[in-house]
Amino acid sequence: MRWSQLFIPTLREVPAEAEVVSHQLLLRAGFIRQLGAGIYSYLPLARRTLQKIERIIREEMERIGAQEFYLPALHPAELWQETGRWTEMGDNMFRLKDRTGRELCLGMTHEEVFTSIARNELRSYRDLPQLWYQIQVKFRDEPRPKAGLLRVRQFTMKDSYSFDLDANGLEKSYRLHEQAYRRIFDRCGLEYTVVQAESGAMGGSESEEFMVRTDAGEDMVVSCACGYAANLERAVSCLVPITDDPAERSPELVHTPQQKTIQEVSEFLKVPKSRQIKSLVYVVESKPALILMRGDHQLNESKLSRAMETDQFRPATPDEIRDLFGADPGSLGPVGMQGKGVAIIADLSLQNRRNLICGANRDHYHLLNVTAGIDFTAAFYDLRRVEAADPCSCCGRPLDIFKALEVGHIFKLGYKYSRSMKATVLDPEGKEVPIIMGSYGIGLERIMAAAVELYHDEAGIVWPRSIAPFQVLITLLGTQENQKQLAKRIYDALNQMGIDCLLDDRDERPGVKFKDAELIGVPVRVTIGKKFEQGKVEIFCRSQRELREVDADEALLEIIRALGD
RNA sequence: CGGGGCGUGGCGCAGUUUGGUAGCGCGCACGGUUCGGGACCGUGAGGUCGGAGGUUCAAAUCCUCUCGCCCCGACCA
Repeated sequence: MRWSQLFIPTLREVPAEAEVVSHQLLLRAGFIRQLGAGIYSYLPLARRTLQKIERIIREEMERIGAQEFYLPALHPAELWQETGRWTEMGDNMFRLKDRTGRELCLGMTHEEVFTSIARNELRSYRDLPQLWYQIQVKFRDEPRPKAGLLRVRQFTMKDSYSFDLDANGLEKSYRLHEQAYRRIFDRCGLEYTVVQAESGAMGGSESEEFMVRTDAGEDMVVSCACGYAANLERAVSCLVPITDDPAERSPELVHTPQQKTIQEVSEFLKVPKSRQIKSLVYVVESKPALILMRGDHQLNESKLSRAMETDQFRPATPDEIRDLFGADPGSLGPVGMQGKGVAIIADLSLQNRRNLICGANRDHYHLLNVTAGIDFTAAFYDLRRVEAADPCSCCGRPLDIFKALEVGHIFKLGYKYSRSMKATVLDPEGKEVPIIMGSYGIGLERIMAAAVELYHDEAGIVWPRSIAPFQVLITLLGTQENQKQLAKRIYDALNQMGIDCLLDDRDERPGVKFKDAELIGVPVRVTIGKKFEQGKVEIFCRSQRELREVDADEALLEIIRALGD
């Protein structure tokens, strides 16, 4: 393509609203424009990059035998009511009514629609397995869209769904997807980590996320050199053992005036935080619960959710706490709370601990010598948030925690949708059994944005070759006829070889062409200019920022070689 | 939803405290000189200052309401 005929509105300055690098560069390089909060238009360069991503995805999905569909984005409410997600999705779902008042929504994901096809058409175990996918627009009314393309309200997703007879089949479909995803992200040039994840509102058991490490991301990933990696929401770690005073003592009231926080009590009583009990009060499905953590630990609410088997909970208000405990936060504890209608649950780190310190449920007082299992009882769960440098539960080495962006997610759904929507087949014995399902998603624009986050410099974007909008840019500086002819020859030859090539034939000064070239990030640039008089052209590799002078006759060969580097 | 910030030509901003009828840089158009790292000179176009209402002789500026966008938090398949 000729630059003079392409719409590439580059910007010299960074638009004020762009904070993260990928947003700034994609705007400046003329890939995207914003239409509203979390709503973006994709201009020709972005289309080219996204189409390359799509193509890679299609090839890899076909490779595992998946079949492409194209389903509606507009869904009748009844479908979502069947699975309960019409309510469950809450305000995150865009809802609308048609002219007759019928309720509809814009699809956030397509389990319901794909399952509705499956239940109507799949009759026999002989029809299984099926791997179905599509590349579709999704709508989510995010409470807070942000960071350019990283969190938006309309985006493109490759979503696929597997339908199997049994758990073994699901395992197979799931692993096929894992492999396909690895190949997709490898081919897109991304560095990523596969982490154990929560399945959240998708339902289901096993789930892994494909994460790209970047500070622009919103997730926290815990990882270890041994290969262990998990989303912070479900990460586990070991604890350095603590030896308590073994003596058998009874709780002892101690005056702790104005000492409320763990820190204050620790200093006041000269006792380490790890020997205190942190008491948190939550309201879980409208019933009060006392949650006990070690003094120096943080509660992980995802783990609480799993332990309580509900996501309906919130911290109690100060008034509620006073009514229940007769004291304010800062002086709370489990002793004497048995049988008062307050559920007591505790983190595993408190199990078998002796002679600890907790609030006395009386303002300005704490209790010494509180022993788990004797002075209070509790249901124990893993509720602790992993901290950086905790020992890895697999190998004991210190864990690393970093921010990351989720670009893909695979789930074993199990029977959640097939049961609620009655998608069944007859098994070999002629018995009707529900289909077991998996679902798998990749965010296309996120791949594009993640690549920019990962690969850029002060001058602009440095695209991985596989998803660059063009692979080669011919920067024509000279105005002489023979230079133009050379440019044209190279351009035609590359096109004939199927190499995407952009010819900068604009009537612009060299400086402008060079700056724009680096901004849009094309991997290989050929400059035809003043060196041409000595029969030379220049080849510039964007990633290494390396300039090579080569004979004009060899230009084509050298370009191909540069692409291979 | 809570907290904070910002809306002034296409982009980046000043002007708002102290009301007096809108300015700078970039970009854009035309002419000329330039032409290897975002050129220079000259001329010019382009803004009901997010919107509505109010105060005032007079509002970008003060007051009320409202809309939009960004950031932090809450939330997040």
